[in-house]
Amino acid sequence: MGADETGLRARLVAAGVDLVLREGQSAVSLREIARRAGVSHGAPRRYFPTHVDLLSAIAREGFADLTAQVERTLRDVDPDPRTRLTALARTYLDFAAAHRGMFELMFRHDLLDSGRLRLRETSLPLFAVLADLVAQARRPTDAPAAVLAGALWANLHGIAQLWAWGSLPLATGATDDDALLRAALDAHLGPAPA
Amino acid sequence: MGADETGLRARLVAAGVDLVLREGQSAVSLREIARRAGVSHGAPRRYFPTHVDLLSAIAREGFADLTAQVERTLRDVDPDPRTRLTALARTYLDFAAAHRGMFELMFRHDLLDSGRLRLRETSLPLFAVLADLVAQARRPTDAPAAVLAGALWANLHGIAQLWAWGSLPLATGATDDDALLRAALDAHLGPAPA
DNA sequence: CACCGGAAGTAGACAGCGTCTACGGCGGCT
DNA sequence: AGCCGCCGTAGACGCTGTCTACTTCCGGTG
Repeated sequence: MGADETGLRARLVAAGVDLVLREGQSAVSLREIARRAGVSHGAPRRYFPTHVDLLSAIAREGFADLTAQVERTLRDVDPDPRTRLTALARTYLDFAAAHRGMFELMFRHDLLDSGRLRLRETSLPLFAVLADLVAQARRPTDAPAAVLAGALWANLHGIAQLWAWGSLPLATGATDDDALLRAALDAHLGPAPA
Repeated sequence: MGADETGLRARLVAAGVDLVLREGQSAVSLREIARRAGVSHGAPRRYFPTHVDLLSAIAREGFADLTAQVERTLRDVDPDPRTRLTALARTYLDFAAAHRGMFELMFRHDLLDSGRLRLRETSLPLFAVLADLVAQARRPTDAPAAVLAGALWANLHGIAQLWAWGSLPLATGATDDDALLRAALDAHLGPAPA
């Protein structure tokens, strides 16, 4: 679990994560990361050939963090799939709001190399958790489980994105995202049980 | 309608639109736009104090184009609100796929100044069209119209985004976005009529 | 007609960026 | 002892956005 790994590679990623959380995606330059890690601007190149490689490693950390957070939440939630999906969705939105810069980076596919560094492999488990819960909560007349899960994920993601951008508050007049979240869950999974 | 406006301001925006459509968001630098417009790199500053101002003007064009495309589509569609919403949604997804670079730019709030240049005012009419149709299609037990419209928009937007990123095809195994679109519409508006 | 003033675009400078390359230093192996 | 290879340094290059000083030109006034 080398979280306190002392190698330069790990220090660079840690500095990048810290930076993106604090200052947002646009602050995460190679040179700034190197500065914060206390090395010269050329040093990162030894471990990350390009900027994209370093950003991908940082985003990977973000996906891992989000996944961990979801799993932690789910540990304390009772087994009813609908309840668990609600908790998962709430955690997703909270993550996006709390770590806005990281969330942005995670879905900036133009900045990331999703092929190398197994970035996709880090985000898929989360979807698998969601897909599994959706499969349990699915009603017979619903769309196939994979499609239903995809549509629900897209809805969550869209709410997170547009909410952060300020478009949804403006367009709907809402002051928090809870109504939207409930609407999305009700829509895809059927009305909430009492 | 000053599409062939000859003023430098308009030429810069036109060059930027062309560039973002052709090469994507990352290619839209001030200097490159100036080059394509045949002026020096300092010239844009006269009309757009910062890069953000120019990008915002370009994105504005994108919102206007999307809105126009939706309105054109809706002209030929029969008055049933559900049918019209389907057409609107299809147009939204097609636009995102066909003008990927522009679509990206339009929702890169970190690159845009949504306050000045009335950027928001350009995107709101589209939401109003959607909200109006949703209000007509809404069933009595559904969420309030504004919330329902917001949730549906978020779903559309999430599908467009995640599909373009390649996540949804990968996660769901789907090869086109039609199933997802239908799932989203069915979820929010009830099963499609025969 | 002469003049002047402001608007419009030019051109050069600056700091910052990502990338590339040549170089120093140090540890471990033979 | 000597050498090789890894790691990090340092400087250069071309690109970016921004700022500022300058020319050029056109319209209105004396």
